[in-house]
Amino acid sequence: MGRGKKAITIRDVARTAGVSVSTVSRVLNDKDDVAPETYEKVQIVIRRLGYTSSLAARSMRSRRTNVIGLIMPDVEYPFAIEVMKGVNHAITQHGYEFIVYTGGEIRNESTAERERRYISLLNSSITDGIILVTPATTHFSTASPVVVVDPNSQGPPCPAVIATNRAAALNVMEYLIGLGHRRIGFVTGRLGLESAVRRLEGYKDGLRQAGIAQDPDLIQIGDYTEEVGYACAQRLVSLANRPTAIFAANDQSALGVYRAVEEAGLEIPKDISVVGFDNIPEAAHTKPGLTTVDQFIDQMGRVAAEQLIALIQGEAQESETRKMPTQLVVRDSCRALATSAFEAQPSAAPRKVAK
Amino acid sequence: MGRGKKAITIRDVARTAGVSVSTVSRVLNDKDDVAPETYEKVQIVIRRLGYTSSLAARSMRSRRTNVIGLIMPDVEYPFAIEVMKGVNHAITQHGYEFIVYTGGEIRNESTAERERRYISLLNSSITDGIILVTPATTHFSTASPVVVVDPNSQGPPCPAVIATNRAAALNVMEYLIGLGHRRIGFVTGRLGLESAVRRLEGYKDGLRQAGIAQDPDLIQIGDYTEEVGYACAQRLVSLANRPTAIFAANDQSALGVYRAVEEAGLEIPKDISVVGFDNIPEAAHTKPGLTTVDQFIDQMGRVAAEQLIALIQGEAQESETRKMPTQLVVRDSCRALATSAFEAQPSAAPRKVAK
DNA sequence: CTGTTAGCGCCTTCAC
DNA sequence: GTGAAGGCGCTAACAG
Repeated sequence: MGRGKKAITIRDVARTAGVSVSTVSRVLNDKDDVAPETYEKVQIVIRRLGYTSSLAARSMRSRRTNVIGLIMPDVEYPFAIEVMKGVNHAITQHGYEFIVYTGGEIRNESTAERERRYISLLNSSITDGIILVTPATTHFSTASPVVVVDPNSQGPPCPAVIATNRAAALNVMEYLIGLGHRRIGFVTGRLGLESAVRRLEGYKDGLRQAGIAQDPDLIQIGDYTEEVGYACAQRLVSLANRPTAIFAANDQSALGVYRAVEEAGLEIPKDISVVGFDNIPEAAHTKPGLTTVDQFIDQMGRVAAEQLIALIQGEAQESETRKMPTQLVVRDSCRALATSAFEAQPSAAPRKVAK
Repeated sequence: MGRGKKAITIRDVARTAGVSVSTVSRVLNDKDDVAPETYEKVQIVIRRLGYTSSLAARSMRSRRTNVIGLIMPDVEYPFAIEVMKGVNHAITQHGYEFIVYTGGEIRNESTAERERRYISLLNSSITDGIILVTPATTHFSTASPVVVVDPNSQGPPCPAVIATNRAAALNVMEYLIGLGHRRIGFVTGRLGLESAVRRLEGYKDGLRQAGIAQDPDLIQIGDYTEEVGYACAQRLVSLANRPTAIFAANDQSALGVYRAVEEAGLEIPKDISVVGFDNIPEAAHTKPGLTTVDQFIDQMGRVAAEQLIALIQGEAQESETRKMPTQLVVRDSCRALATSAFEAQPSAAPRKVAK
């Protein structure tokens, strides 16, 4: 109910309470010098009228809104959704509100431009600071703090949260090589992102460490989407000398790999082992369960939010980058090759996770 | 880069371009009467300075922001995420922007209150209208249009989008009964919501239609969460006269049912058949695949967004409720009971869906 | 065509 | 302790 009423303003409250606008403002902001009885009276009117001060007007006057903005590349992107969950939890605990801004498809040509638009739209307007997830833009200008989750590789030097991608990818390679695999395909991520670059480095590190020559055919350029992961895997699978394992730079790509492998009439893990990266919720529900790297995405969101809040409150150093730990989650998508099934296990013993 | 600069205002642009503030404003809003060369000149300065008008100030003056708000109960709620995706698509196609607002946990005691706060916070401030998903509040006051997705059963008479829940639930019952099940457990949804009430009605309709007596033990009060669905299923499973099938009011509850059944050492569908409702993405990935009702959630979001936009533009009637179609999606979580495996199939022939 | 003048709703001096 | 006045960044009348 209650449609059609025009919004009530601070003036309505003042008039009804029989005081001046500034007195109401003082009550709203819990200023000290208001007579207790006046305070009460105004509070009652506020409640009765259901008044809420306008975010627009408020943020225009005082540089504090207690709202932080989250800019996501795409709602279809599970990684971003997980970050959002983490941010949400942290934010509510700190008494902040939280606004999500998201554009259309991730591969839209103007993504970078839209991001910049959003940044200046939210910033210096409505939010006290911004969290940017997997940005496409490499430069932006803003007056309030920004924290980036999974930054661009040539990104601006602003605080960032990122996983220990290279080490984690190396760990995956050690695991696969320990299982006896030597022809290992790799589906890269969006190479503009630092995470994608680092994971590729980890892949190469793994080969080098094991003395395996790189084969360019085995590296397919993906972009973290299921669709392109699917196309990459199709190419890998139809190779004359087919790989025995495929390492996908993220779980969505791995889902694409699953689809391609299935369509090729092959079976996971019997014919091809698959490893992903991210440990998104779906990874636990695939058949077979996807072995992947947990990078605790929601924790990344939480850390980003906390760092942003510290920045807003002037308690934090500038361009600090937080490295987040990772963990190999072994499910059922990999198998040991017969020839070397009993070789040494990887050094960082992975935990077998049930669910 | 570019931190620390204070936000540039329309005045900076005006000064730099050597024109008045209002001229810049005219350029910004594409007013007709601006000299082409002036327009160019101003545009160049705008771009060079990287200026974006302040949402706060803009929305304070002109009652149009081209931003619509989405209020979700909880980011952990897959239904809401799906709605968000649909809204997002519709919104960007219509040239609107889109802001998500979400509070903490759904069962927090003050959810209704927070919703109301958000409504008046967003409304008459920053957005031209609001989409409210599965509201906890039953009354609110706002000056701008609101569309509700999956409304409260005692909700205010505002435009709503809701599935044909009762008929869909009846259809599920016909399906299960057609498979020979007669003891069918039901895990309800959040009974404050109309959808939950209607699905329960459909369940009872199905029993009545088949001449099966209601057994109160078989109806467990859930709330659309996995956790409570789990608890409900535990009770159903440990019943002396255990049901042969469980119909969960949504997929999340069904996931809880899966867990409880598994923990009880039983197997789906051999020992117990399970049906869900919603067809969230996870439903396709469970083992075994969950038979459920697709209610095309993203379409609901799309429809809600389009109706809201029509409302904002004054082209729509007031309290219209849109009924959305549903479809039974048969996967692998139900089996026919031996005694009546060859009975008649349900009237509305369900489509067997592969993925 | 463009500049000037009012405010939008609110907060912050500065008087009283 | 409280009210009046000014201005945040912007748009919408009016003048010219």
